[in-house]
Formats: sequence, structure tokens, C-alpha cells
Amino acid sequence: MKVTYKGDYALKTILDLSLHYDSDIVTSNDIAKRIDAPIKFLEQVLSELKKGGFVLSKRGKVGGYILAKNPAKITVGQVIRFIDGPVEPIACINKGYTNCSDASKCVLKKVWEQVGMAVSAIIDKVNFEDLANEVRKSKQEPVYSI
Amino acid sequence: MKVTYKGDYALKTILDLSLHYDSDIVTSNDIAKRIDAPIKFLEQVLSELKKGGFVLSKRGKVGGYILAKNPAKITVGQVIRFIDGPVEPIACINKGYTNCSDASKCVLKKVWEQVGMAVSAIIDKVNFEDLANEVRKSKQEPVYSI
DNA sequence: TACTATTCCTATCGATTCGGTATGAATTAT
DNA sequence: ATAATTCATACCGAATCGATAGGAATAGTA
Repeated sequence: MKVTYKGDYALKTILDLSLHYDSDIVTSNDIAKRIDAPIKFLEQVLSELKKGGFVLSKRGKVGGYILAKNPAKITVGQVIRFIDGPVEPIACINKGYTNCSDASKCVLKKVWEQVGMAVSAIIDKVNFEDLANEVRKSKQEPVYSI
Repeated sequence: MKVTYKGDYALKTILDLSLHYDSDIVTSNDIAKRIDAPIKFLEQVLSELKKGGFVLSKRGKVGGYILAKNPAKITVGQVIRFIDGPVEPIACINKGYTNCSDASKCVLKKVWEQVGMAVSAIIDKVNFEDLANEVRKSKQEPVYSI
């Protein structure tokens, strides 16, 4: 599994839009500033997120983006898989590991399958309503660092 | 986390050497044939595995490789981390995620930390004695496919 | 000693990906 | 008209990946 900057920006974008769900429309510029991403790069991410059915957009002046569905119905797994591809950790799992004629391949394949399942168990459970609530909560009770 | 071909070859190499532990010395050529890797590429992998303290080598005619330690003391995690680097799934975790001044970063970081721990829990538990035994067992009781 | 099989060392290479930049067209509120 | 926005597309430098290439060093053997 790999999580690229693009994937990271995508997650932060969805989280940002989740925090503004049911309120105003948000411009790519605003998002870019808040999540600290290059705006032109973020535009590409937003374009993909739109194709993926995660966000809706409105063009022209006072245009911007909103979530296409309730944050509770969007998981980290959905977003990251769409942007960065499958979460299986091994590149060659679809090639060299297809048939288990060789037992040596089999036992290693089993390990990676376990890893993949463990990863999925986490990222498919975390949704953006929960994440947004966590953010709101932690901003209410800030951590005082020295 | 990423597992490259190099990492995959490394794991298969250690597994192959585990299956020959306490018997003869094994040449890179033999390993290459058995795990189906380009020999010159495998040589580089073996060189790294030697630097990592996983294997010992003997040069010259009748040279080859043996495991540097008992297979039971080598885990998948040790090998893959040494060859392919840290298993944390997110590239920027060491950069943008260092200080948790921004709560939005925090909550996502927490997710990736959980994923990292789940991955580690698996790969740090699987050792090559167990894997070798699994291979021996499955070769004794072959699966009859149609 | 000459030969041979092996490990070891280092350079190179093509393809792909990554993260980003650049340019500008299309759309829409005012 | 103007300005602010989304949308589309092309490009780019750096790094990584998965090798390939050539040969030096070492050691057993006839």
C-alpha cells in the first residue's frame, strides 16, 4: 500500500469539506490554503474527486465545491483506493502470485493477504463524519503544548 | 507501505535459505532459478542482505550463501523493513505530520498510525522457521488441482 | 600454474511515477 | 464588461524501479 501526497491531499480535502458540510460552498483556493497544498495541484485532485463521485462543483463566480454525499457515508478506504489504487502492499501480487503451484509463493502470499485485510479493516471503518467530529472536539479542547 | 520486487525477492531468498538451513551452501544461481529472479538483480539483493546481517557468503568456487542466523530469529518485518524501508503507509508522515498544531492533520495521522501498527503486528510475528515448516508441510500434502 | 565457478563491485539504462507548474479555455455572478 | 471561479491539458524535473552489463576479486581443483 502506498499513500501519496495526492492521496493525502484528497483525504484532507474531503475532511475539510466534511467540516463545511451543510454550510457554505468552498473554493479550491480556500481548501488549498487550509490544507497547505499547491492550488493547481489541488485542482487536479478535486477533478478526480469529482469523477469519483465524492464532490460536486459549481462553476463561475461564487463557484466552489461541496461534498456529494453525507460525510458518514464516505470512508478513508473509499477515497484512498480511488486516488492511490489498491491497498494491497505487494506490487507483484497480481502477477507472480496468481497460481499457487509453488508453496513458497503461497505462504508469503498468505502473509500479504493478512496484511491487506488488516489494513482494510481499519480504513474501511473510518468515516468522515467521525473524523470531522474528532476535529471539532479537539478544537474545542485544545492541547496546550509548551 | 510498499513491497517492491526487490523486497519480494529478498523474502523468497531468505525463505529458500531457510529451507536449506543446516544443509549445504546455496549459490545465487540456484536461488535465482528456484525463486524465478534475474540472477544479476538477485546478486544485488544478496549483497544487501549480507550488509543487513541476514546472510553469510563464501567466495570462489563452491562458494555461495547461508543464513547468518536461525530462521526462527528472522521475521518478515525485519527483512522487508531493511530492504524496502519503513512500513508506514504515508510518505509525508515524517514531514507534514510532525507537529499536531492542526487537528485535521492529527486525526488522519492517527489513522495511519493505527494502520502501521496493524501491519507491524503481523509482519513482526511471522518468522522464517514457521514459513519454512509451512512450505514443507504443504509439499508433503500437495493440493490436487483440477 | 592455469582454469573455472563463484561472489563482489559499480555503472548504466529505459520506463514509470510523483509532485508540481503553466497556460489558458469555459462558465457564471455582479 | 469584469472578475472569480472551475475545467482541461500539456509539460517538466527528480526520483524510483527493475533490471542489464562488464568485469574484478576470490578460491577450489586439475
